[in-house]
Amino acid sequence: MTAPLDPNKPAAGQEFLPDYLLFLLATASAAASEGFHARARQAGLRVPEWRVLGSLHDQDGQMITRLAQLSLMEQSRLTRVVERMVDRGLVIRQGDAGDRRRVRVWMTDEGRALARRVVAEARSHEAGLIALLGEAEGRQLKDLLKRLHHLASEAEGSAPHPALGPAVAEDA
Amino acid sequence: MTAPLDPNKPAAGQEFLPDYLLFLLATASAAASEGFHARARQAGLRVPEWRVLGSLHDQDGQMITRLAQLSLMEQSRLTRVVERMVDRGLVIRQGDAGDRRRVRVWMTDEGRALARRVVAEARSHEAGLIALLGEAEGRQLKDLLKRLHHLASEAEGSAPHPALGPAVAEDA
DNA sequence: TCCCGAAGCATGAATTATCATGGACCGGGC
DNA sequence: GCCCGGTCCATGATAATTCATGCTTCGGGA
Repeated sequence: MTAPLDPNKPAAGQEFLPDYLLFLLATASAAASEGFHARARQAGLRVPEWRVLGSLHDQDGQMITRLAQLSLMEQSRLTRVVERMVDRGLVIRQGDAGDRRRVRVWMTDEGRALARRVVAEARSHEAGLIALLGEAEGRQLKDLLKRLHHLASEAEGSAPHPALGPAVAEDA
Repeated sequence: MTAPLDPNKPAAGQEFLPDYLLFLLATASAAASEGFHARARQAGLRVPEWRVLGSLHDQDGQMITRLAQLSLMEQSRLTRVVERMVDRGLVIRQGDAGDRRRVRVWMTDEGRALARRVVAEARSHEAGLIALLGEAEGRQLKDLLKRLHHLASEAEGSAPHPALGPAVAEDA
């Protein structure tokens, strides 16, 4: 049962999107994240806030700029996200003693507790996805994504994502 | 040369982000896309507009709702993006004769020319990435992303992305 | 034929994000 | 010690985005 010829479609095999890497990355990311983001919202966290907490979970007390890179958003946006999180009592801001231009963000006890809870959910959600995909394929996919990230970043000349690039001494 | 123990970091191996699938997907997607999105902007297209043109390139005359899915944005946003593209003379809107609730979006000659140009750039940019990654790895990555997308979508109960899911008869 | 639920879009109001800019501060050269 | 360029963060104005809702149209059942 062949579909009738559609003059508005390019010749078969000439379709672009269904095998376009950037499209596949974006859609896979969206589809895979959707379920977890819903869970995060139920925990009272919007995506940007979750990302901040996730970053602070790995390393507390980071400066605004770095936190913005880690959380995949711009500095000015992060400033405002942090502001809301301060109001909610999830984090506090504290000037860096050694360099007073810097502002460091620390989790409160409540923030830390929430972070732990949601990170646990994230791990379990991830485990579910990888179970579907297969253990070996999951590993493979992650490694390919890391490689792609590195290759693309250095091709651009832009620095690799701080959580993925080579360790950088933040202080002297 | 081991870094000094940092009390604000979780125990080694307990770090979360650097091996978290959703994070890797988001960062790889961002890093890989960055370069091309810059090119698209030089061609006068913002990301949402590029996505619309890319979708129409594969199939012209789509309805608003489907175009929104294809272009990874919400319907109300797409309506406004299309509006701007109409003003710029890239597309036209046209009510569907058979079902007057529907509005179909068609490229103008100018839009089609631009689409072809930018799709060609996208292909070339993709080729560059895959050259870095390796032909076989590129293929592998794409296949894994497709599988992940499908598995995640059906796990959520949400429909797979229309460009990736099984063909659907749009009209009777 | 008349309803009724649902699909398809558009739109207003409120929230958010972006971009450029400015103020504070640091470190090195002189 | 004093500049100067650069880093770090905040903020104001503008533009984009979302969310809920309303209007129109469709299709099927009573």
